[in-house]
Amino acid sequence: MQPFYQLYSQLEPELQEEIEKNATIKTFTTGDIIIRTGQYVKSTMLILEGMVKVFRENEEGDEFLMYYIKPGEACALSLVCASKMEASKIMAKAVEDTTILMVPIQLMDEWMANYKSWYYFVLETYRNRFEELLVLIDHVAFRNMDERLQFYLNRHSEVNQTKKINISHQQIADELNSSREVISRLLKKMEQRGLVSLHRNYIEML
Amino acid sequence: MQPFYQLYSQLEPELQEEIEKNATIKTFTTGDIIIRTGQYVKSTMLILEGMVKVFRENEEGDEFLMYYIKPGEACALSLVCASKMEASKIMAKAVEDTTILMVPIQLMDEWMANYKSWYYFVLETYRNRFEELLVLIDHVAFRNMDERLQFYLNRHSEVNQTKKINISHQQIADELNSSREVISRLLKKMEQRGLVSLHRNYIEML
DNA sequence: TTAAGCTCGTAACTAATGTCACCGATTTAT
DNA sequence: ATAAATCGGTGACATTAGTTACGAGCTTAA
Repeated sequence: MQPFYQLYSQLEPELQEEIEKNATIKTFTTGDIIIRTGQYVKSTMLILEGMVKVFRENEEGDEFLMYYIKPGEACALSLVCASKMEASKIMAKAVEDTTILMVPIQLMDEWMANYKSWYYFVLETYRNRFEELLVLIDHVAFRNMDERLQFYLNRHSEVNQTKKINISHQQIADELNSSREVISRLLKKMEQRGLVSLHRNYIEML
Repeated sequence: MQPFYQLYSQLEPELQEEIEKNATIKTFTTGDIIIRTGQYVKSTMLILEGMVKVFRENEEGDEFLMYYIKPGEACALSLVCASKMEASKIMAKAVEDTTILMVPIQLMDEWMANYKSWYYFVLETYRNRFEELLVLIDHVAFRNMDERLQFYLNRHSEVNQTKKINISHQQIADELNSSREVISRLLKKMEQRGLVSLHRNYIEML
C-alpha cells in the first residue's frame, strides 16, 4: 500500500499530521457496503487502498453506477453531506478490499480555514465529480445502450488497469439499469465486430 | 429588482461591499446566450434578476436542459471553471431579461480565505447543484419520457410561478432530447387524463 | 452426488421511442 | 398581400429496449 503522505502529497505536511492524528482507519472487504442511501454521514472519507463504486438508487432498490473512487481521492458527497450532517444520497460499495481514512467532520471547517491545501483539495474533488456527472448525463441523455455499454467496459478496463473484466452480464445490466438479455445481445454484437471476446464470468477487451 | 444585499443576505456586509466595489453588471435580454460551451470563463456570475437555463450540449448541437438559476444563486460551474480559467462545459441562456453580477475570478481565492460566508456560499452552491444533478440522473436513468415530461412541466411551472407554460412542443422536445412528435403524443395523453390543457404556444397545468 | 442456483444464449413478443410523411392553421417577414 | 416559417395533429412504420420463456453448462452447498 502506498503511504498516506505519498497518496495525498498535495496536502501540506502540517495538515497531513493533523489528519493522521485525528483519523481512524476502516477496512472493508470486497462487496461490503461502505455507506447506504439514507444513512447519516458523520465522517469524510479518504481512500487509501482498494476501489469504491458509487451508486444512485431508486425506490425499487435498483443500483445505477455513477463513478469510481480510487486511492488518493475523497468521496465528494461525504464532503458535502458531512458538512451538514445530512443523509447520504448515494450508496458506496467496496469492489476490492479497501482501506479508508475516516475523518470526523467537525475538523472540516477548521481545516478549511487553516489549510489552503485542504480547501483546494475539497474544491478539486468537487470539480472532478461534477465533471464526471456531466459526462454521465451526456451518456444517458444522448447515447444508446450499445455506446453506454462500450463506455462502461472501457472505464472498467481503465480503472482496473486490465483488459480482462471479471463481471457477469447480469451485473453490467444492473449497473446500467438495463436487463441481462439486452446486455448479452449487445455484447454478442460487439464480439461479432471483434471488439471483445466473451467467456463465463469475464470479458476480454481486444 | 430586489437589491443585492437582500438577495445575498447570507454574505457578510464587508464582503458585500467588496463585491459591489469589484463587480461589473451585465444585462441580457430573453434568448441571449450568456456563455457558450468551450468559451473561457473569466468571471464568477451572481444572478441579480431574471432567469437562466443551463444546458449540456453534444457534438451535434443538441441542448439538454440541466437546471435553472434564479436570482440569489450563482453558477456553480462558473465557480469551478473560473478558479482554473477553464473552458465552460455548459451553455447558459437567459430565458427572461436577466441582470448578472460579474466578479473577476482573481478575487475568489482571496475571498475564500478571508470571508467565511463566501466559503459557505460556494460550498452550498456546489452542494445544491450536485443534488440537482443527482435528481436529473435519476430521471434519465430510471424514468420513461412521460414521467420526465411531467417533471419538466412541473419544474417549469414552479420556477416561473405560473400554471401557464409558454413554450412550444418543439422546444420541450429539444430540452428533453426527444422529438416533437413524441412530446405531442404524450401531451395529448396527459390532456386526455385531465392533467393539462393544450393551446398554441402554451400549456396550462390543471 | 444431487439439487439448487448462477451464467449465458437465444427466440418471440411487447412496449417505448424515434422517424417520416403529410395536413391545416397561424404567425412572421418581405 | 403573399410567401415562408412555425406550430401542432396524426397515421404508418422503424428501431431500440425490455420481457417472457426455455435450455444447457457450470458452480456450490447440503
